[in-house]
Amino acid sequence: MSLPHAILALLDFEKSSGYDLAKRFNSSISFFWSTTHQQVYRELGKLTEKGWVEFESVSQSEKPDKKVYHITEAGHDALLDWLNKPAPAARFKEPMLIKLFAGRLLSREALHEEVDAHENRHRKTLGYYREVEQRLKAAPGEVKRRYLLPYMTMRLGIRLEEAWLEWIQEVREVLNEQKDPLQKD
Amino acid sequence: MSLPHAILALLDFEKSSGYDLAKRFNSSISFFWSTTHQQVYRELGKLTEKGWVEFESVSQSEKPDKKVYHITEAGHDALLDWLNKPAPAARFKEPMLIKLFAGRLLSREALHEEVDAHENRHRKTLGYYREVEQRLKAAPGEVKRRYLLPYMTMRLGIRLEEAWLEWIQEVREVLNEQKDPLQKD
DNA sequence: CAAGCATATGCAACTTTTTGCATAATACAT
DNA sequence: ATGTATTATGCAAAAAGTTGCATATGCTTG
Repeated sequence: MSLPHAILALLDFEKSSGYDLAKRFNSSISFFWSTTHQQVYRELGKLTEKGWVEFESVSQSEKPDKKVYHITEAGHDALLDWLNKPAPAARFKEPMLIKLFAGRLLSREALHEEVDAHENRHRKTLGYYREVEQRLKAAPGEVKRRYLLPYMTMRLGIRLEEAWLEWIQEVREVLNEQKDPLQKD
Repeated sequence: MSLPHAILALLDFEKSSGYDLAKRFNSSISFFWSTTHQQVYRELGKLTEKGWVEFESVSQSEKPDKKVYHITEAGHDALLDWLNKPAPAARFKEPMLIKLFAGRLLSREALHEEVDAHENRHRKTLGYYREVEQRLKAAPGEVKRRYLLPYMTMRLGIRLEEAWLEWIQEVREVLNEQKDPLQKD
């Protein structure tokens, strides 16, 4: 189970509210951990009970009040314990590929639609990552040093998105019968 | 929920036993859908109740008996319905990247160990995909035509694994301070 | 002949994730 | 005024996934 540790890792980096955590999980971090705000709030409750995080209520004049969570020493220790064990293997689930796998049951148009929708999704994500990357590159050296490893995780996100987009081109060529990768040429 | 449809998609392609399905889900297909044999058996029970699949018991002389499942017409229709809706977005979870994200809390040795373990994992997977690819390329034209789209899903697997391995090299250079990708050069 | 491995199936308990709903403050547009 | 969007929090039920256990056949290896 990694969600609580993902939260601890984010909080260890920078304290934040449940709402902000949920946003962080659905921005540059989303490709390696995605979740919902409901889950974040529930998990923050459990972590508070365990004494791994604490919060202070902060009233804001222009927005509803919020609870800003920070990691405790016990939480930091728990995170270290977890970090010192080998990471469990990821399990992938990609519904779109089920569709392509069974794609011979669909019309070429339907397949193209699905491929197009996916291309948009991945282009958008890649564009966002590249924006974040540019912002980081323009940041002061201190920030860059601090964010080097988090940045490296996003580098993987960028590479994977690029691989997806290249693959989508290949699929399109195959669907258009311009290419048959299983034949000699 | 996509597991039942993943099973239907596999069965629509080729009838098989629960055991074989579980194996298929953990071989070349694993990168787009992974699951456990327990889940497969449970799901096959549900699909049988719904009348989407049926099975015949087959006794084997050298192995325990097995139930060979095949998709029914109703199952085929249900699969088509599902295929005609846009595929839900995948949600990624990669525990290893949490470790790297919080990597400044770990020793360089610990990080290298984790990276090495991951490299082995991905190299092995890539090697396996390439083997399957070679076998497919050597198959009769009929088989190649039939397996073109399933093969394309594996092509993504190959591309993603390659992207991982390239990224791992980059991480290694960063850990060794041979490279700082956020600096101008 | 015992131990381990591959084949083959499955239940039960538990944990995790998702989905639907609910509330409330403020801002901004129609 | 009314609707919509953003910020901010959360409960509850249902669905999905994981883990531990259990059983049985038959083959191979020591």
